[in-house]
Formats: sequence, structure tokens, C-alpha cells
Amino acid sequence: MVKKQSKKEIIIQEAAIIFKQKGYAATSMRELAEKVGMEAASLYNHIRSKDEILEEICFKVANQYVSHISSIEDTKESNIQKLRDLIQLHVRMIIADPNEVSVANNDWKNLSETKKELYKTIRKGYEKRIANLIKAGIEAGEFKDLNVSVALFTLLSSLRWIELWYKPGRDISPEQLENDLMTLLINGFQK
Amino acid sequence: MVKKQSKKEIIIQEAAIIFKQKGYAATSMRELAEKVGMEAASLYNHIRSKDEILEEICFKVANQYVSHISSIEDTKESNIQKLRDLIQLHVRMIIADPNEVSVANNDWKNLSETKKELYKTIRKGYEKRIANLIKAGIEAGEFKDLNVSVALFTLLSSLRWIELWYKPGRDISPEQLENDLMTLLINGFQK
DNA sequence: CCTACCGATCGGTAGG
DNA sequence: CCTACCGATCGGTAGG
Repeated sequence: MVKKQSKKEIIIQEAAIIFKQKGYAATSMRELAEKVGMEAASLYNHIRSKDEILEEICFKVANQYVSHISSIEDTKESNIQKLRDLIQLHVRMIIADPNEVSVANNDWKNLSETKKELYKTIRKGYEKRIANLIKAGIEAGEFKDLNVSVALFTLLSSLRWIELWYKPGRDISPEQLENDLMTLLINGFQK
Repeated sequence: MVKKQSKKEIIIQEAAIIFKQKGYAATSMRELAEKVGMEAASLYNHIRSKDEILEEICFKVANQYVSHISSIEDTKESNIQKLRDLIQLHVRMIIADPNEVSVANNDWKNLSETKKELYKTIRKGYEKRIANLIKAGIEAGEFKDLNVSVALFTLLSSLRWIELWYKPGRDISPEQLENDLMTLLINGFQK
């Protein structure tokens, strides 16, 4: 049962597609309006500004990542298993919403100054929690003795091609994708 | 001995810094002119267009990557060692030119239609050569039996945070950085 | 949701 | 390298 989308949701969804293709700054409201099937001026009956669309996308994605990491932290699993869960989380978030994840990752720079600071704060908080997971794994002797920043950013960065590459038609299933990613990354981390 | 830069080179260098910060589309020629210390109209005595700046940056970077990979392919080393050399190549290219590498990776979408196609062709050719290296490693029994696309893009993607993070003041040297990266990635690949 | 329209800013040119 | 300026396009508003 598909929930009926509001016009605002449709506008944001279409915007995410175009922003991903050409970037936020290079996309005009007239182009977006055409995709949605109305005049540019009419968009403003549903959204307040171009800015607002970007904000909704970026903070929706950021909040989703943050909200899921708590459940990983709270388990009593090994740090290796937590790392597996984290990789799975990222893969599934990207496959569920590739356009919005892509826009958040690439176009957050175009947020207004205050929103940009907020976004960076949220992201740093998220990174900090993963850094702690990595530290715990190193201290427990589960992970190799790596520089934490290098391990952290290599991990997060290594998952970012998926949002640009994966589509349902690929000759690899999400499960296979997760499996190969875990093989590559877990073996890099594990002592 | 530092070679004296032409005004055009200075303009492109400054442009790379601003494009990296705010993106190509969100940067105005007036802003660039101010950084360079002249009026916007005067820029056009040195460059033909805003487009041209982006083209110079993107193709300079692309050609550098391509020109270096031949020397890796031509050695008689193991595929593992070739992979190490490739990681080193990327790290050194990024440290040598973080702004331009970053712009090429993030703003190539803003190239004109024909230049964008050319850029994509060059990049695909580069990726194909690395894919062949990975295939050879798998067939030789040096690498794990991974999906080649997943291995390829995970490798390339995992190196892309460096251009955003690394600066001379970091508490980690380029050598340490290369070392930890190789530990992480080689152990992921190696059988 | 549309027509009509605004002020601001954009990349770029002419002419010196 | 600057002054003066152009046409085009931008995000957005008024009023219905």
C-alpha cells in the first residue's frame, strides 16, 4: 500500500533527482517546475524557497543516519559485528534513497550559513560516534592498530560510490553487494 | 626555485580554491576577480570563459592520473604491489594538488555537454585499466574472489576523502597516511 | 495554480 | 586592466 504523496513531497523527490544530476546551484526553479508539471511561480504554494528544499533533503538524510546508529551502539555485539551492522546500515540507506543521500552528501555546501553550520555539527557528531566504535575495537584487540581518523574516513568514503552506481537493474543484488563490501572492509580492519 | 606563474595560472589556482569551497556553479566571476585582485571584466584578458577554467582543471587532473598509470602497468611487479603503487599514486596526486583534484571529482558535471562526454570517456578508460589490474590479481590467486566493480569502486572511493581532509598541518605524515591506507585496503583485497 | 512582472545578479563584450 | 554596459536568467511576489 503506497501512501499518497503530498505535492510538497513530490516536489522534493523530483528536486532530489535533478540536484543529483546537475547539482543544486545549477538547477533552476523553472526546470524543477517543468518536471513537476507546473509553472515556477506555482511551486511557491507548496514550498517557501529553493533553500527550503535543500534543507529538507539534507536534514532528513542526516537525521536518518543518526537515528539508526543508536540501535547499533546499544547492542551487546562485538565491535566487528557493529562495524558489519554499520556497513549494512549505509548500504540500505543508500539503496532506499539514493537521490536524497547523494544530494545531502554533495550539495550541503549550498545550505545557508546557519544551516550549514548545523549540518556540519550533526555530521561531526555522527563521525565521532563511529570513531568511538573504531577506538573501542582497537582497544579490545579486535581491530588493527590504525590511525582512527584514517580508518574512519576511509570507511565512510569507501561506501559513497554506491549512491552513484547502484540501481535496481545491476547484475548484483544488494545482498551480494553487502557481502563483498564486508569482505573488503572487515578484512582491512580485523586484526 | 619556484617557476613564475602566469596570470592565467594564478586565476586557475584561485578558482580551484573557491570552486572547492562553494562549487563551480555557485561561484561568480566577480568573486573570483576579487580574489585575484582585478575587475571581473579583466579576467577575460587571460581566460576565454568560466567554462574554460573548469575544463583546464578537470582535464589537467584526468590526464595526470592517466599518464601515471602506464608506468604502474608496465612494471613486472605482482598485482598486489601494483595495487600498492596505485594507492600511492592517488595519495600523492591528492597531496600535490588537493584543490584541483577535488574540483575535477566534484564539479565535472558542470562541464559543457561535449566536454562532459569526453571527461566521462577518459575516466571510464582509467577505471577499465584498474579493473583489469583487479581481474589479473583475482585470476593469479593474489586477490580474493570479489565482484570486480565492487572492488574497483570501493578502492577508488575509499581514497576520495583525503582531498577534503588532508592539509600540511595534520598530525599524520603522508607516509603514515599511505601506510595505514595500504594496511586497510591491501588486507581487504589480499587472499 | 496561472499571468505578469520585479530587482538582482549572472557571464561576458566594447572601447579605450 | 578599467569603466560602462548588455541581454539573459535567476529566485521570488502580487493579484487573481
